[in-house]
Amino acid sequence: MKNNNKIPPATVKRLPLYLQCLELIDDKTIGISSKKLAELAKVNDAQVRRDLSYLGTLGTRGVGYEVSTLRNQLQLELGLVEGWSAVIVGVGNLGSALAHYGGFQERGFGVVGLFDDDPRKINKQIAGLVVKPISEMQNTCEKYNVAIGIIATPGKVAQEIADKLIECNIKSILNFAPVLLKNTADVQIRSVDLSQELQILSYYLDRPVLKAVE
Amino acid sequence: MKNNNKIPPATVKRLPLYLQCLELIDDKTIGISSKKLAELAKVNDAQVRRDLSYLGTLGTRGVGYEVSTLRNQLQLELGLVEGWSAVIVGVGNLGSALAHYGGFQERGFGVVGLFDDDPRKINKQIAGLVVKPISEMQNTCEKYNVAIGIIATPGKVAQEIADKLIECNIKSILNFAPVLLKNTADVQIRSVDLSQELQILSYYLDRPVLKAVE
DNA sequence: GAGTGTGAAAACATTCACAGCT
DNA sequence: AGCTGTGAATGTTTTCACACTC
Repeated sequence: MKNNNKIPPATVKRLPLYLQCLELIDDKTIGISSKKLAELAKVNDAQVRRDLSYLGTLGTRGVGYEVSTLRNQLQLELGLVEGWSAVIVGVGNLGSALAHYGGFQERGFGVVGLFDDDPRKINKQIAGLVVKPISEMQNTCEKYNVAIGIIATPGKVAQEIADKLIECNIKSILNFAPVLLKNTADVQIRSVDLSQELQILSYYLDRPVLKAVE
Repeated sequence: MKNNNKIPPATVKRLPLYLQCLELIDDKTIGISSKKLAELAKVNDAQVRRDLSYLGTLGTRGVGYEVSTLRNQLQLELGLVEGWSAVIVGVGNLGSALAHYGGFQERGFGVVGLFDDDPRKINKQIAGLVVKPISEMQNTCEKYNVAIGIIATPGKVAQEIADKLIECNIKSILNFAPVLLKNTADVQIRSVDLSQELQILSYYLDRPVLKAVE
């Protein structure tokens, strides 16, 4: 065992995956082996054991892992137990999709505010929340001690929104706008660019072999 | 020079990023150095040079890279010149967001079909396309020789849709449903799970100084 | 002088293979 | 016998540092 609390980034990326796999498992299943979990997550079984070993000594030799322990430990390590609050800025189609996305609430993220500056959207109700103007964001963030800001605006205003979120004392930003945000020292920024994902896929599409430039 | 046409995955993931950076650049700027590009993309400058060197010898020593050459070469390498066709399955909020997303058409991906089995959505017009029942997918895919299928359905039906897409002879799938799709040998699958992204962020919430993943 | 292209080193990540526990 | 936890081996990615070109 090693628990010196420093989990490699590559492992952190897989922890939510393991958690997802465990959630699929029949509730009466009590134990699981690294081999079985690896199969569900589509990774190598040594990988699973190594990854889990960073969380402490969770398994029992000769037996396997207890599903509930594993689940708890993963949630704990990922900070899903604290129950972070989030706000979504921009309630176009993507923002609405995110607001409706049940997965968030289930996994410990409470969406406590939706913001947009389009007058046609303000006061609309979406997924049980009322859309408010961005000027009210600061208020909400203070009131609920919001840790996460989700940006689903057009690219043009994304940086401006990011700056405002940082002023609101937010700790992390999940950005869906197709721009690179300036990153400040103490705010974690993660970007998901839908069109970049497609471009990566595109590379792997077979196509007539490119001529080598000798 | 080396052009043996085998680009490491880590590099492929950064190519769309470089392309995005170049698109931001003033049209009259004719040359760019690895240092400048690295700054825009927020990576190390040696990384930029190494990555670009996989595409061939594109720069000029002592001078830098020509923006237009670089852009062309990146587009070529990523297969964005061929103009792949895509279909979107599931036109809830997320599917609509994707259909409206201008970035796709701009970058060589033509969305040629929207499909859904909800009778309330069929025949609706979204982003200039009419939503059709999934039974018509095969037709459209054949007609336009569609290479990419985008899944934006609820998780429950995602696997079923994936199977149908594969039957339609599609070559790649971009999956937004929060499930792990069975992967077949000859179809590339890329998944984006919105709630997993949040969970990764969450891990870094506690610990202010850790480096972001990816 | 400025800036690329690339060997070589360093850092990081995955996988093998097996000792050791149940 | 079965399965974990982990050294050691292997593979991949990043970074350094410098010869080389303009």
